[in-house]
Amino acid sequence: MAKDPTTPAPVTSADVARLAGVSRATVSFVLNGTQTHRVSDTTRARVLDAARQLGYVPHAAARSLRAGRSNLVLMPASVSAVGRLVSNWVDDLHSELDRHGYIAVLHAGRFPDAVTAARAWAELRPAAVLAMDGDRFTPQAADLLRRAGVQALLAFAAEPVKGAHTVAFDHRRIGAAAAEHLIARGRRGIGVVMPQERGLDAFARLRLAGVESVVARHMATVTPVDLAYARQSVTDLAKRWPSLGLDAVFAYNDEYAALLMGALQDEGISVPDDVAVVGADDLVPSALLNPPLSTVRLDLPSPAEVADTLHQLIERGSAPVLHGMSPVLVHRGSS
Amino acid sequence: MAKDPTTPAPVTSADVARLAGVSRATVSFVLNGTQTHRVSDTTRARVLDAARQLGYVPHAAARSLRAGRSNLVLMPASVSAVGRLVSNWVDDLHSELDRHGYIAVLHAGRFPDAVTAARAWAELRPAAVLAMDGDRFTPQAADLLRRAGVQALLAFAAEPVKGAHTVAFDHRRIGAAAAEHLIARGRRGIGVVMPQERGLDAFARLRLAGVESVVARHMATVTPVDLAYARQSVTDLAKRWPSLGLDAVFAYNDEYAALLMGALQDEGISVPDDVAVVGADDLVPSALLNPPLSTVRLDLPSPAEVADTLHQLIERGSAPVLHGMSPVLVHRGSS
DNA sequence: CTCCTCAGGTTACACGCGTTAACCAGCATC
DNA sequence: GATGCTGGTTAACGCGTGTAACCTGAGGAG
Repeated sequence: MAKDPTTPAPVTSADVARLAGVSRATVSFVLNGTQTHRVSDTTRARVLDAARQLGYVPHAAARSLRAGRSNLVLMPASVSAVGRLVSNWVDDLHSELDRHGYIAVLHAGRFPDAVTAARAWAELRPAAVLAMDGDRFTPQAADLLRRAGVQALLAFAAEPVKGAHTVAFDHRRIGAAAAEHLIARGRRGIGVVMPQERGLDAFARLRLAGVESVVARHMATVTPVDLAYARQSVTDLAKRWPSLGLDAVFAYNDEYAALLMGALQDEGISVPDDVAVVGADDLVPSALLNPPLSTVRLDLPSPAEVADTLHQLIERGSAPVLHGMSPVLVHRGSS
Repeated sequence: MAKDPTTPAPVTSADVARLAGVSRATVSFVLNGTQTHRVSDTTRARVLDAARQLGYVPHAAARSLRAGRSNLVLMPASVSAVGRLVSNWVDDLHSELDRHGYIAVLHAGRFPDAVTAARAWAELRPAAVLAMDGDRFTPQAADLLRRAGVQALLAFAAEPVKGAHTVAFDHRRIGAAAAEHLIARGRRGIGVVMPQERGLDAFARLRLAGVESVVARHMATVTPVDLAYARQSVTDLAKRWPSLGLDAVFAYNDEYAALLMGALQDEGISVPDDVAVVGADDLVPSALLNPPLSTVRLDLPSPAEVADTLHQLIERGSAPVLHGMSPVLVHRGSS
């Protein structure tokens, strides 16, 4: 009946049962190692053999449908918004969650608003949703997810997020750390790079706010400058840089900082003499730039801790609060 | 009965039916806009209203269980192995697949071998699996996935992969392009950076092979040099660089190239006088380094094309072959 | 009045799995 | 010989959906 010869009927546990000459239940007992019912060694062997022979793999969806809970952990985040720093962290987190028996998955969909996003995530009925971008959980979005049976919502954010477990992580303190350093170094005209890439705007606004909160206490000015991560955009910015009258810039993160520093130098603008540059994330290549890049190092809570928290949140419904460490400025040649 | 007050019973279509005072089937007809069965405007309105009021979201797993096919597209790849170049591409691909009604998802699990990996992917019963790393599809792995009902296997690889649709993408040609350039520039002792990061080894070996195939036709030597993306590793390498006797290096990609170039310069080694450096991917900051980085630009097939191909593969079981364009060397100051 | 049509709606089943009550054979105990 | 127990197996149900098949009542044609 199959129209497509390349796609034979998928193998189910019933097929295994048939081949082994037992009932489907017995197959389930063997494959899941159920202790409450004992199975003779010979039939166990027959079942295992049949499963291997057919290449049987259980159907995760059917299983969680029956069990009433899934082992999926969803991380909404565009891949490019995940910087180098965080990408290793994310990989490690995936491994940790694996060890706990969860399947971590990253989804990069772009949605018009928080509720449609939440609806899309809810369709997958994950056990947990982990958002690095805390404000994706509006109250309605959180409510929607809860009603869809999502056990745990974990948000990285400065302020506690209603209806979600929050990991304290304040982007404003990053901007503040950079601003304090620049002011201490005698700079007064501080530019702040606002990246135009998708998914970064929320973070950028918070980091800018951090700079502003510090500058407000001193005789200094803040100038946001838009910058897209593209050659054209950065050379344009470098050309009109002298007209901005700035002697310092906090560049959002090390990647933007490296980009901007290169373009400024190509225009004959000296770093740090004409302008001090500070990045964030303390990426590996930053110390090797010329001049070495000053940066704000941030410490995320360890992947193991986060995985544990997520696990407890799913099982018990609550978990102790997690903190990242305070951002620390690493002073190098660029400032 | 619910022990956890924060987790009310998940909303199902039955709840919607109850509230609207109709049968579950009617709910399904309304929510899916089924044309074959008509339903009066008043009841339609009642159903939609009830659904909104309860915040109902369909259960994707149950739906695909019933339908016999899922709309999940799985991309196995560690986040950190996805370079900057590819990360934008991946994001765009996700958006394209969204437009086709698929849910694209990235999984960063690390597995001991291809078959266990395939088993883990198969549990999710995706409609398609897209591997940038072609050799993840061993014949047995491909067979396993097919038997689990995965409709489409798409692999980026140089040679056609058995049991999978292949997008021609030959990492060796990247290495070859770099080597040809370096040799044309008169270099004879060519180092090749082998990154130690997870998920990159397969690509690295192919790029190395590409270099070797070119060098074999000339009076030149190839020296693979291991390099982890870490400060310690790169400074160590830079210190012992003079002892290697190389006058050129192909650095796997622009990120490793930037890292290595910085470390070499810190050791007083001049680029390009003492050593020519070539990267790959033509990332945005590369042209702004000092000196500007020579690189191999690669053109991936457009995300839209790949999404179309995937769609046809799932629907029809076959699709026209896709080609990326040939890699092109961009000559700048570092070589 | 009877028969048919047709819009509007419902019932029942299947998808693949885990679980639980029930059944059965054999063997020891009273 | 009836009763209980133990190891081994099975039929049956439910998870949330989509849909084929069936039902009902009203209106029109004969």
